[in-house]
Amino acid sequence: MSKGKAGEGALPTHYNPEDVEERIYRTWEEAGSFRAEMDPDATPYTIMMPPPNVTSNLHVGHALDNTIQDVLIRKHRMQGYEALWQPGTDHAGIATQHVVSARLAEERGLTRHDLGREAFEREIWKWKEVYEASIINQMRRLGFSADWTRTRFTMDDGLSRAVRHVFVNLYRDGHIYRGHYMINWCVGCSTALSDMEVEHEEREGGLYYVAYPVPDGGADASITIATTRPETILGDTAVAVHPDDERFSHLVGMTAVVPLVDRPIPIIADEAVDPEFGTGAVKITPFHDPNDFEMGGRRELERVQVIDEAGRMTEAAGEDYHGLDRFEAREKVVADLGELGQLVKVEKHTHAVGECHRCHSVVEPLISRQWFVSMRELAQPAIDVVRDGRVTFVPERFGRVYLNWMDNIRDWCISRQLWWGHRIPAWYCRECDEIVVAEEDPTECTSCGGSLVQDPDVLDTWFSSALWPFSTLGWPEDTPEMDYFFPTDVLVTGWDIIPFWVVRMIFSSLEHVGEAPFHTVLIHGLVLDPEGRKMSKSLGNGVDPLDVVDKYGADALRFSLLFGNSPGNEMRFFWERVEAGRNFSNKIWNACRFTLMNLDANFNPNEPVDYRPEDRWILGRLAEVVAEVEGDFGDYQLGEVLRSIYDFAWSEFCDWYIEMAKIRFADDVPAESRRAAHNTLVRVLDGILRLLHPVMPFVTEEMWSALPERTSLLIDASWPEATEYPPAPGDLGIDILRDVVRTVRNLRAEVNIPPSARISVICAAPPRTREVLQAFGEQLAGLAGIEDLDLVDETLQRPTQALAGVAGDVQVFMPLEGVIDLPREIERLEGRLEEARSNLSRSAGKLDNEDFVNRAPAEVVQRERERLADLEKEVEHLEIRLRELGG
RNA sequence: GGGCGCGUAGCUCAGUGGCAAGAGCGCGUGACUCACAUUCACGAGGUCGUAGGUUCAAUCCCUACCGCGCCCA
Repeated sequence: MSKGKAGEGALPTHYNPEDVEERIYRTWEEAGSFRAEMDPDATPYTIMMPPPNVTSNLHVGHALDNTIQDVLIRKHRMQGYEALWQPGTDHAGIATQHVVSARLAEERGLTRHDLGREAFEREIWKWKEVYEASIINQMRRLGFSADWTRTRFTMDDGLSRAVRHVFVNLYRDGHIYRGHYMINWCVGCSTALSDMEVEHEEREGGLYYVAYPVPDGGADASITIATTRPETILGDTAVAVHPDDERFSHLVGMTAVVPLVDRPIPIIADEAVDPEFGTGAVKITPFHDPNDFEMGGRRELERVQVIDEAGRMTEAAGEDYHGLDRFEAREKVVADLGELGQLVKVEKHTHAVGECHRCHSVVEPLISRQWFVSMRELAQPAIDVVRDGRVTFVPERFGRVYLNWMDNIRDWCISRQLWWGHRIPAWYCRECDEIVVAEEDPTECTSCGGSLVQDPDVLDTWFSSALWPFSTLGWPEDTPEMDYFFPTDVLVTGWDIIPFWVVRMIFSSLEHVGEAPFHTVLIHGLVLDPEGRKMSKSLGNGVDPLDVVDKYGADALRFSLLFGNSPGNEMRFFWERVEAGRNFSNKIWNACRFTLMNLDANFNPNEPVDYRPEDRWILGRLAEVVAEVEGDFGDYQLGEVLRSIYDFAWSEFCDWYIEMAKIRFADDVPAESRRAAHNTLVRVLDGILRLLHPVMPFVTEEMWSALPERTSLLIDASWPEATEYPPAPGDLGIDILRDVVRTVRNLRAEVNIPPSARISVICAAPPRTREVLQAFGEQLAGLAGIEDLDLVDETLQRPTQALAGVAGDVQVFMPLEGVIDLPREIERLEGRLEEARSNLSRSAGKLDNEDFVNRAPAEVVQRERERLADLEKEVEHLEIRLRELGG
């Protein structure tokens, strides 16, 4: 616990996030700081939160995604923008139906069919309420400043109306069609999937060579094909070869007979056949293979379905196979072919197998009647908008990924055979063939007046997510929110859902609202486990963000997710980095604590003061840091933003400025100097807290309110600008001071002199430098532990019994009567000399190069000249010293 | 096969056409120095994957190669 002494006030020696986070979050909410109003005098800044699935709680990937958003929102809010962070959740059709079904089975031994559609939907709504609340609670614990009063859910009434409106418009304009096409069928989930929802996994399998008799070619004639899926032989309706393949040209046009089912099928020639694959002849199964489906369409081949939606063989597969599971059927077909003597050989073969990304069962390509969005016309504007820069990806390379994906886009299968989701607004007439597609539920067939039945299916979840940037703002109603906040500014998301979501938001927004939904897409990588693996439930390597918050605080977690991260790159989660964040919180806490402890009771931040050089130095540095941070924000380099603040706060402000300021709190120091130090401390801390607030909102808000004369909240404070601070005028001598201090500390460490031991130091320097050191005498003594400082002329006789070092044009001597190990000291100095000489020759070499002097920028050449001069001096001093020591 | 990336200190990663390349963690030495041992001081540690090219100057740009990863087909 606190070992603090009396008089330190109420602040404990360590920052304890538990004590402040909940209280501060409540303060923000009660102050309405997260609320986005529609102030006509302000400029809006809008971010749509990618709605997390109500399937389950958030993981650290969400924490990263939303931390980035919160940082952007808080920063812009402080800059005076009317910042809207629009939160909400997604119903996640398949995933949520899955988890609820699983729980139903586990807890009550029921299937969804036992419950029936309505009761099952009610179960999912219950689940949704629980998880939505839990997710929002998680986000609050992480400090996220979204406008919770505007929280939306993809199946809210308003958003559902948007879905219907869009569906009807697309249908009316011919972008939506219904028909029998090849789709990916998930046997496990019993639904169609879009291409995006299929993951391709390399698997070891067999390549089966099967001979099909060709009776027209003679009694023993046959054609041998190769296939990875022998069970689909039963559904073959052609054999195809490449038109130029002379090995088979004599057979083209003849009829082959499918083994086992004795179906006569044509042997055709088609450009699509790869003559290099297998024997060069392939079987064609239009019903169960996407490529064969296309060829079947071109050639008007018969389609025979041999595998049904449950993954079982159909009646058309023949009596011997009917009812078998597709994998059992494969084995039996192979065995039977072997018995028949039609199986020529089997080779080992690795090929990509499509798996359902939800349940990982092998996806069955088959023809099914589904609803599709025709992408050709919709894609073009979405391509243009990225090509011409109306939408920019950060980092840029993801723009190329996006375009590459768009160039290969295919029609989007949007119907799902699920119960959880937006019901397709299409009704079929029981009397005639009419399909009624309407926003309002129709009561009778618009054609014949017959009774209607609604399509039982629901829409792909992404169909509603695609509308998120405007459906959340009330569209298709003409709302003030749409006018004010749309289009939004930045979309923050992981690269893995560019095709699922980003693409679809962009084309949807262009088609329905007529504008891109945002101008910038900021892409981040995934958060991986420490070994670099994806976090997953099955590996059990996931990290619960609340665990991290409980142990180290929200600020530490947020720090850990941004520190050292750069846009688009993956990042591993390390507890060590969380600790670093916790330590940084504590550092900030203690810097404030130090300041508060030393502040005079009557301190007035507005009172003018007469700054000392170190005050001007740190304020000037702060101005530079503010400018750097602004630049890095402009490039969305949040890792760099944090690093700049971190380095400044820790390595400059705490390590140097505060240490220097301490000297001015001694009793004998003039009050004016102390006042200037107080003023500077408070001013710099104020700047650091404001800069750091977007990343570490809690500790900064807590300390801000403790600073003198704070009546408002940091969250509502103004963002720092470089012009607030006086730029450092020229050379203040701080560099010399720091150089000399470091040199002395170096020498002390050489001979293990503890910090508590005061020492004597002699500095030999030219007059101007001596003046500087004179002015910093107290600081120098304090920082280097010097009791007795002697500033002498360069030419003076120097003691032999002393350690020597060089700091710029200062020669530093540490007299150590009787302790000096002369040979060792000589060796040490020779080492330094060697290094200095090598740097010297490199620098001289550069300057000897006429091309360098003539062609490099004057500034660079000038810097090199100064450097050369420094090195020359250093070499000279070291040489003199070595001569003095007889080395 | 097409596309994108990565290879920088023991580990994980930043970074830049030009000052002597950085951080966190780890490691070594010393210190309970009155804000903080969740700390402080000092230090060791890198031919910035390999080979060429462009340039006055390359870790950074270009080409090839080697190794690794991802996406799409």
